[in-house]
Amino acid sequence: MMEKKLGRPRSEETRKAILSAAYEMLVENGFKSITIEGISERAGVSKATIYKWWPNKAAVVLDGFFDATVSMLGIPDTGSVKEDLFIQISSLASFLTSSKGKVLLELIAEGQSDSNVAQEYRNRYFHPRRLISKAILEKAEARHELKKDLDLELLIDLLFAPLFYRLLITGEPVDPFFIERLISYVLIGSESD
Amino acid sequence: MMEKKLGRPRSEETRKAILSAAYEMLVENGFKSITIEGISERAGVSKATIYKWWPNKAAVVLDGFFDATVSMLGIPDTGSVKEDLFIQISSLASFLTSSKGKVLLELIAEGQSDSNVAQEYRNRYFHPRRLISKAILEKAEARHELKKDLDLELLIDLLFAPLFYRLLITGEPVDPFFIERLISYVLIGSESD
DNA sequence: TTAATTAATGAACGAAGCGTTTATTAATTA
DNA sequence: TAATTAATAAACGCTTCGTTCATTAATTAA
Repeated sequence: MMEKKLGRPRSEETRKAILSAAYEMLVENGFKSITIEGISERAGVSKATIYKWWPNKAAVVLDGFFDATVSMLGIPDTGSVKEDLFIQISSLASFLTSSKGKVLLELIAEGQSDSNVAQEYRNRYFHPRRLISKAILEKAEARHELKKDLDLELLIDLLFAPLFYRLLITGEPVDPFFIERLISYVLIGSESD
Repeated sequence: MMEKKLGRPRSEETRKAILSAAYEMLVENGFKSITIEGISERAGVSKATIYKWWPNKAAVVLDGFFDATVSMLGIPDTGSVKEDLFIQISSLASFLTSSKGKVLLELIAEGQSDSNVAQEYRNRYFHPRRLISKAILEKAEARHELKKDLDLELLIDLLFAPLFYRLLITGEPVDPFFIERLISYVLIGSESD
């Protein structure tokens, strides 16, 4: 089956040029600075072409972002919950504090007034990562490093929320020292005796 | 010696009309929907007047918001940390989930690309409230309900961050049941023996 | 009273960006 | 070669931006 479609095929080159341009502009000057006309200029592509394939600015930018940030997402497994969590949280923190990660914070901001954007970053970014955290904690439970019947969802919120709270709201630093204290404090009540 | 200023005095009525219009539009349709021209129409005021007194949209809107949300900020003191915290956190949560509170989330969003906005809500909203939380915890320490030498700043982050994490990012509910579990989990490691 | 000073107004401006449309050319399959 | 779809450049009307200008209003100082 897989019949070839009729007519001139969509140019993959053009698609990539648009997404790259969007992403580069995003990293360089932030979400707010982006315009469709700017993307079209930088990509060397007609504005009409962009509007043909994406409904609005947010949609292009999201695709540009996720296209550029395909990461491996391995599950750390050192044998120690604290170490595993430290690895996962630290790598998230250094991403979020990098210029590329700043973009994610801007997308979260955008999500406050655009529910499509919010749904996208939940599905494409947060959900997969949350599953990893859960896997880490479940393994720790299995080897009796943690108590049974913990509320893992709450635990995960407690581990990650403070990062975003600091980055989005208070502006306090998110450094390895903070992460270390965070993890050990959160796990105090959950470690087995 | 408080000399009267020369020339026609600024109209207090006009100022109020502008701030009310901005705030009402903010609650009704959100930050994104606001335009200076819209405010000027609704307030029955010239656009030039607004630009004379405020540098941009964000500045007007922030003033409108904080002008409208002057609240008392009493320090709860029931004799129980958990209850005190429950009172403070619950009232924050019901504010944040109300249509008026939604505005604060939008301002936080705006703060991601406008550091003036971020500074304003830190100083005018978060900082005062954080002092209350600290007072609650210090009182509890004083009456030996909590351990000595706790990292109160971390504790406060752990108590409040999950609310914002859910509201800004995951979209999970923030109800009394969640708050109850949150508080008791966070305090497990901190209660005195 | 009148002069000086500052506020507020309404109207207009050029610049941008929005999202759409139109006519034309390009690339592909039938 | 005909049918079909993609991409382009150019233009459109619309909205908002932030600013400017000339005029009128309200106040204090001389």
